[in-house]
Amino acid sequence: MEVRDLHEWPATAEEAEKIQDRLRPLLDLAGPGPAAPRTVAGLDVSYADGSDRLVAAAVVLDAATLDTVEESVVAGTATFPYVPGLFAFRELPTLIEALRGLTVTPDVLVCDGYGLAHPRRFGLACHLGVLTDLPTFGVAKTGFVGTYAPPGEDRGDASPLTDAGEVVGRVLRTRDGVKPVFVSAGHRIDLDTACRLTLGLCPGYRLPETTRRADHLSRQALRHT
DNA sequence: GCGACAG
DNA sequence: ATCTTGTCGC
Repeated sequence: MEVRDLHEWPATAEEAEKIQDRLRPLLDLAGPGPAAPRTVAGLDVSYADGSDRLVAAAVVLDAATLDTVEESVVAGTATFPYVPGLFAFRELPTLIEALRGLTVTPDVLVCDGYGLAHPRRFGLACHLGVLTDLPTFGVAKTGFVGTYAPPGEDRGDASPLTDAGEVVGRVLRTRDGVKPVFVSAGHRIDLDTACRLTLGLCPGYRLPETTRRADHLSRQALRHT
């Protein structure tokens, strides 16, 4: 599939922040986004111990059956350090190549991390949304920005994630009695649709099948490399 | 000033 | 992210 080149890769945190500020206006937050997408892609990256080696994976699933439609894996190098708030610059280069390796264009992209729930409202899911112009959202495993009240214990229970007075995401329980996930919109989708899709992708585990399969694929490829 | 801090 | 064994529970 196609992924645009909208900027050079930054060498410093200052440059990276400027890029985020420059791209943020390109976000489409109108929604509602695809209520019943045919395909959904999951993205994830695995890292090697001591080296800078990493592997990015993109897995496309049939949204209705959750069958795997296509997989793409690419080995790369970490060229940017992990900095909270600039996390996208570490994984994006290789993730983009993995997406370009797909012959099909997914209807939605599910990212491992945050979208709008970000200090400058431009997390990984937003960044990927602008570069692909596809609907995107993020599902994170741990907290980052914002405060929230613990959601109810049942699958589907949720509570708003608030930061600086605005709702930037939702803390969603995907399994009864299991630690909730953090869902936030990225591009061309609203929070309700993102949460609805997330639940559909979580029939048996806390994390979406998209994320789980991309994780397994990238991890396995890292060994074989 | 002191933590906290997506992966 | 990654380093790591057993163990409690459905």
